Amino acid sequence: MTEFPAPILTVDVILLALHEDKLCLGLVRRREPPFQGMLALPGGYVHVDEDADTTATALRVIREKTGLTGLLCEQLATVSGPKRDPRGWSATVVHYALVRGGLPKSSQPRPDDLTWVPAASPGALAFDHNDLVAAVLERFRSRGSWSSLPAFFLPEVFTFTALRNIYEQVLGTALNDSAFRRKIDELNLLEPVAGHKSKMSARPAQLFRLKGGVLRTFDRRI
Amino acid sequence: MTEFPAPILTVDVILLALHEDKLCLGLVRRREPPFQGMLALPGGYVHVDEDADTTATALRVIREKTGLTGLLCEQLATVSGPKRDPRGWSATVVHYALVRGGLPKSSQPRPDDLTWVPAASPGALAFDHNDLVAAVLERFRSRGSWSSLPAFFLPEVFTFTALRNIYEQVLGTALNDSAFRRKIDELNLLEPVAGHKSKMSARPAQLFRLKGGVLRTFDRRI
DNA sequence: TTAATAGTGTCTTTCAGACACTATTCA
DNA sequence: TGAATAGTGTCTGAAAGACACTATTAA
Repeated sequence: MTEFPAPILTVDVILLALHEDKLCLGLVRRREPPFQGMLALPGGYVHVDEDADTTATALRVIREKTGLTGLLCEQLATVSGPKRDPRGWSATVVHYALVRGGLPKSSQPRPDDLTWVPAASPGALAFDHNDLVAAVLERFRSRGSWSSLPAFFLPEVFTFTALRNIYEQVLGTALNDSAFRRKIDELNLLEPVAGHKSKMSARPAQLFRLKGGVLRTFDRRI
Repeated sequence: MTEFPAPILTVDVILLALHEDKLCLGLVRRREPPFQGMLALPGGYVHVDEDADTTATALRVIREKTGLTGLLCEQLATVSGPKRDPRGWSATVVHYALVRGGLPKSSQPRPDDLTWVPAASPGALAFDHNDLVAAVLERFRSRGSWSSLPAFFLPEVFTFTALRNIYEQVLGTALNDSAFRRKIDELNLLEPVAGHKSKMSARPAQLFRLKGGVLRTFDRRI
């Protein structure tokens, strides 16, 4: 078999969490060239002795940097080319990972490793990472219309209004409240949880959780 | 910088064409272990000195094996893991490529390299290639509802009925004729071409081409 | 009782599906 | 003119949006 020069393979992660009702992006500051000092997506090399696939690599990278576990993590795409990395032809498998229940209160193992910025306006990032973030937000808009993906930004138990809010965040549009309730109801997506949640001098709302707790794809649009 | 053992990176292509109104899959027979003698997706290594990215690799592989050019080619996903290839941890960037205008009449440069089988029932393939083919058909069903992708199986100029047929092939369902015309019309997707096409003792149909000739994504479902 | 948010009922509009109807060609 | 396919017009039903209405709590 002929041998070819091997391209470099890495994994990058677009880490997203809800913070004060805004989508935020977890970034690391680069300590070395190229793009030294700039913010970039967290990423790393595949460890061939421990990673079952590139998604496992992505989850390991996030766990090592933040201690966060239990994230919804999926592959976005693979970007590649001769110019992305000065060391040579490289390919990066890009994943996105959703933190459930908002940002932890600075009690995670190594909070200094990570900077959180608004996902909609992250500033200038290293490499082509701005394009990747834009691509994932676009993907979310399409995925959000047809799946329970946005619910994975919420804690395990949430109110109907919180669910509508996160769908609106992800889709970038306002949703009709009664139509949204109708559709979620028909999709049989939620189950009620005993107990109520009160917030700011108003009628407490019913709490729900995702039925089965898993990501589901719909036939009908939200 | 620490060095890690490098995973193997390859590119596989799911090559699809219309043949006698059926979706067909272009496969190669493996000459070496593993899976020697079985049919597999055409694929190869990245040539770091000539490929601009993995999609360029996919198109080069197809061009070398079949002489086909001008295909619509997009990335599907990257599959990876320690067990896929006996030589070690490997990652494969899977693309799909659509041949326009049906299968050429055995006049391509090296037809013997390729075997065409029905995409819906390709038989047992090497590696996890059956899963990949199933994934791409599933992707087409979703992509077909929201884009002009199915039209890229047709020649540059086609009739309305041919367009509906290929959408039905890709989506796997019958479509309402007048609703389909209504939607395509509203999407402003086609432009008429002067001239008519006759077929089997019946009224000739208007010929159309894709406006702009490019893949377009819709907001509304077909 | 008022403010504030949760949740429901229903009218209207929009749009997809069904299907009958007309149009154009060839034999 | 009859067979065959191309293409149109329009009725109907389902589902989305708008929005007024009721419900339940805290102050």
